[in-house]
Amino acid sequence: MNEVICTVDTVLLTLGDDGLSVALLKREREPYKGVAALPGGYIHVDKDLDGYGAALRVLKTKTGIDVPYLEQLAAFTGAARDPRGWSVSLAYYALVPHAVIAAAGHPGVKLVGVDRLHTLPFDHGTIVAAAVERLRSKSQYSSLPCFLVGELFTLPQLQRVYEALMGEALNKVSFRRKMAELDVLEAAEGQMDASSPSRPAQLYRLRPEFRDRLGLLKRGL
Amino acid sequence: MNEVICTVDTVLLTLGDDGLSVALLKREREPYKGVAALPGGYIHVDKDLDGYGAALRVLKTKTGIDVPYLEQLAAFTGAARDPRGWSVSLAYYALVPHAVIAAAGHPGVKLVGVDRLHTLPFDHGTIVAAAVERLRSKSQYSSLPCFLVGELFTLPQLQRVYEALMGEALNKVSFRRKMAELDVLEAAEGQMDASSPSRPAQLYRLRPEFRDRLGLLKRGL
DNA sequence: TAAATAGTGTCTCTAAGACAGTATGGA
DNA sequence: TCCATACTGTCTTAGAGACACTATTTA
Repeated sequence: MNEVICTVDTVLLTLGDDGLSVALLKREREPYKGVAALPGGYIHVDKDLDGYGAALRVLKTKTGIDVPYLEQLAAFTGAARDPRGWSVSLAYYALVPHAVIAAAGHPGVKLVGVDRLHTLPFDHGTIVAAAVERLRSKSQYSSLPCFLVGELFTLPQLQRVYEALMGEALNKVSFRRKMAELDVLEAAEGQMDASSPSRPAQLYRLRPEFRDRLGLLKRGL
Repeated sequence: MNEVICTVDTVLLTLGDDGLSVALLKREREPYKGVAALPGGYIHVDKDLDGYGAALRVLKTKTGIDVPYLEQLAAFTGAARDPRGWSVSLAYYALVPHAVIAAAGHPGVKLVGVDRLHTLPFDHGTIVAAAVERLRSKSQYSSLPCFLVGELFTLPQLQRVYEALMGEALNKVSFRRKMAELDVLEAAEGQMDASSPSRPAQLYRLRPEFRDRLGLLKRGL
């Protein structure tokens, strides 16, 4: 009566050379062995406290990364999505700076621009599309994109991240007003970005109470 | 390795005398036999096409209602939420006019105001809270609350529904401007609400292309 | 001092709310 | 004719974008 296959799939997003990109791994087992797909795996009822913990474990095991932001996306369910039978995929999406993926240096991880994706196995294409839509939607009114940059960043850098996500140029004055009123950033006193051949920009960081809050809040939910 | 209990729980919301209310049923089986809880049940892999279909079936079977709006809320998961073991609850929420529940006349269904809820079994309290938050959040920028009124309604009636959901008075001119620009309503030509002792109000209905669209769109997702 | 980009002051324009007026039914 | 409520025209006010100006570094 209850022969349901229960798995976790993760959409690890970052901002690379091809714009917003997703991490794919070649599948080690059937079905679709050898095909690039989302990092995923079975729930381990003995090890995982809940779906959130399972997603953290899958990401850590398969990509070597402790993600700073992880949120449940949705459950993808049904008889048709997996040839093995009626299945539930608990889908989570994570945001991470590009440098963190490079630093982890996991061999099999391949980054593909979300606009360059070809067909993926199962309904992974649908899952990625839903994650991208969610991220873009939340980016309009939140500080989510901060998790795509490193710990220290300038406002012009952050604005370019928002613009890459939204796919349109943003007004500089409005962007800075919005950031000021969100009130989630703090200036790194005395630290400037001197890497440019022009006026250095003030460096900022996420205020500590927001650095993990967003991800942790979702655990209960 | 994969002993996961997989169920569906539904949050059926309506606008009753106590404001926004949720439908509860006394549980017929252990655990928590006889305790009021959300309508739910196991996935039937032989009958249900997917989680959405399972939620529709549960609502039809246990409350007698074909809901006009149903959307996935989230998956609630973990080792601790159900005494039977590691479980996944696919949670869906539905909106329905009060009259439809009365017409269905299912004996066991009890409506409780969401602000009057006492503790519920499992994590059903958390699930209801998440559904209410989602509905309130979506009500700010969408026509979702239209599914809480009957087929024909006046703008003043609809405004009172929005106000009951948001818990605050709304500006009449702004409300009507917003509805006009959402462009999801159509006037029922020549039909007025004559039940008041003052000037009758124009009756409106959801435009046909929106009557089911919202619910259906979510099937793929 | 010129070039380049960071950062800010201010004007304009759009959209939301306030208010008051007109419209239309019943008593 | 009066009352109650539906509906609408318009003024005011708050927020978003445009623009231009100042600031600070390297070459």
